[in-house]
Amino acid sequence: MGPLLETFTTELRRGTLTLAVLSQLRTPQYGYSLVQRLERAGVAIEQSTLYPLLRRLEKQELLTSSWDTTESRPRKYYVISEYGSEIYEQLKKEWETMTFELKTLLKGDENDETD
Amino acid sequence: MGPLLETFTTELRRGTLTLAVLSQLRTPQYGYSLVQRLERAGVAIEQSTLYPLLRRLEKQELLTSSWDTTESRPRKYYVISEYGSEIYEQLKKEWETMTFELKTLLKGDENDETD
DNA sequence: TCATAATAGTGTACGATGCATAGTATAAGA
DNA sequence: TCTTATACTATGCATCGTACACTATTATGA
Repeated sequence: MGPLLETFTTELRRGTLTLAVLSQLRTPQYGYSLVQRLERAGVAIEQSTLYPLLRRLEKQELLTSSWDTTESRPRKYYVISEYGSEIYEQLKKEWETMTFELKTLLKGDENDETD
Repeated sequence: MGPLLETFTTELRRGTLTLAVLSQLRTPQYGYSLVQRLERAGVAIEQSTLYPLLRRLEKQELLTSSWDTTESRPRKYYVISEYGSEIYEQLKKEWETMTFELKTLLKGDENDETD
């Protein structure tokens, strides 16, 4: 993939990562596990992207977190809040609308309509 | 729409605007007309977003432009280049892959799978 | 005629995010 | 013991979307 296409793709992914993360936090997850969970689902995310994202979402009160020190090593578990669920549902709708409109637009480029 | 949701939505739209614009430039269009054309298609875009985007895409050689001074007032027409078409097709594929994966992920959040 | 709106574009500055990079620290495996 | 995997924090950069300010012409209407 060329460097230009890579930049465009990065910009495309922007924002969708929030959606992806929120979708996985109905059950508590810690950062490192989320990376791999999403990876398995085909959504690659860097640690350097995910950790700040989680902290941001907590600050915005969409997530709550708690340290678990009983396991082999300390893990910070995140789970979606009630408020987070509301935002998530609305954002999900926005995304669905967007993809529908864009799909229509991209389909249109195959015909020769000059207005 | 709350200010938080608005921010998320803006970030979601990011990158897709490039795709939307490229899809419309098989025939020459000028900025102002593009805004309205996209608006009619359900994709709102600010002038302050579109004009810089067009200049950026031209600088990256995905578009070429030419001034038309014969009409009622000067208009800068943009059209997609060969290179731009290639990038567009690839980006379109990326987008389709992404939306498919995300759709799967978002569907999954309705079940209770704990890994 | 004069004010206003619509048209068409440029330029600057700011906020948000994704990522590269670097660093800390523990556990597990060869 | 050395390396790798795990788990997280912190800093800084590049990109993009938008607000805002600005210029300038054409069209409309009181």
